[in-house]
Amino acid sequence: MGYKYGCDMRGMLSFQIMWLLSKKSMHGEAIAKEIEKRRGDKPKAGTLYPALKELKGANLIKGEQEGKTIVYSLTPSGREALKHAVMYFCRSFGDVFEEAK
Amino acid sequence: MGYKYGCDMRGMLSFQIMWLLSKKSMHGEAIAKEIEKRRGDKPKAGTLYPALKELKGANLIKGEQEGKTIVYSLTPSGREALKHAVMYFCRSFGDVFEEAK
DNA sequence: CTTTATATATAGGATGACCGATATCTTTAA
DNA sequence: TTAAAGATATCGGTCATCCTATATATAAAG
Repeated sequence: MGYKYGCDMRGMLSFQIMWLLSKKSMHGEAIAKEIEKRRGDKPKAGTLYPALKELKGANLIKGEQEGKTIVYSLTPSGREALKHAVMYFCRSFGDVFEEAK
Repeated sequence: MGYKYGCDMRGMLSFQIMWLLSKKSMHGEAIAKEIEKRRGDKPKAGTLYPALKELKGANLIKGEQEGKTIVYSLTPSGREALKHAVMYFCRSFGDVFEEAK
């Protein structure tokens, strides 16, 4: 996905999934499309679904069958974890954005 | 390093190293301390030096012995790669910061 | 002189993040 | 009826990122 930038740009997938779900509950394909909008590349099924499975196993998100799709949303403990993760992320990389503006 | 946030927060180490070196040439320990300032945890030698080695192998950074330490700096091609990486990073995660302010 | 701190480095191990390939099921279009 | 598209899912593989442990060399402190 992110190898065209010289240095490796992988990472933060589960963080980004949780961040997107904090804005709006979505099914898997919709999450993939939101990531594509931002990164330019759509995560493949073999990347996305294992990540969703792991977040579900950690009780950070839950999935509910609605019609033919499964709608994912944050659990209360996922919402709490995300708060701390956002703080960590901003503390770690905030100055990159400050300067890029 | 970043497992206390529910979801995994690893990644972007070589990107962050390059970003820091774009501000100022530094030796290894100084880079580690700058990362610690931001992330809260200092990358261990076993994390940092292999990353420096790889960036050097990819000709994105160079290291020059100065006295007792090795001072790292971006190569021209590293500076060019970083430009694109910063754009990718901002496009991918910009809205996280927008909202966090 | 010996301990402690600084700096660089490798080895071995774990895991998330990526891929392509493959599979199933349903819906929609031709 | 059949093909194409949408959605979910697993398997097998690669690699960067993280760790601890170990090692060497120099410099500063006791």
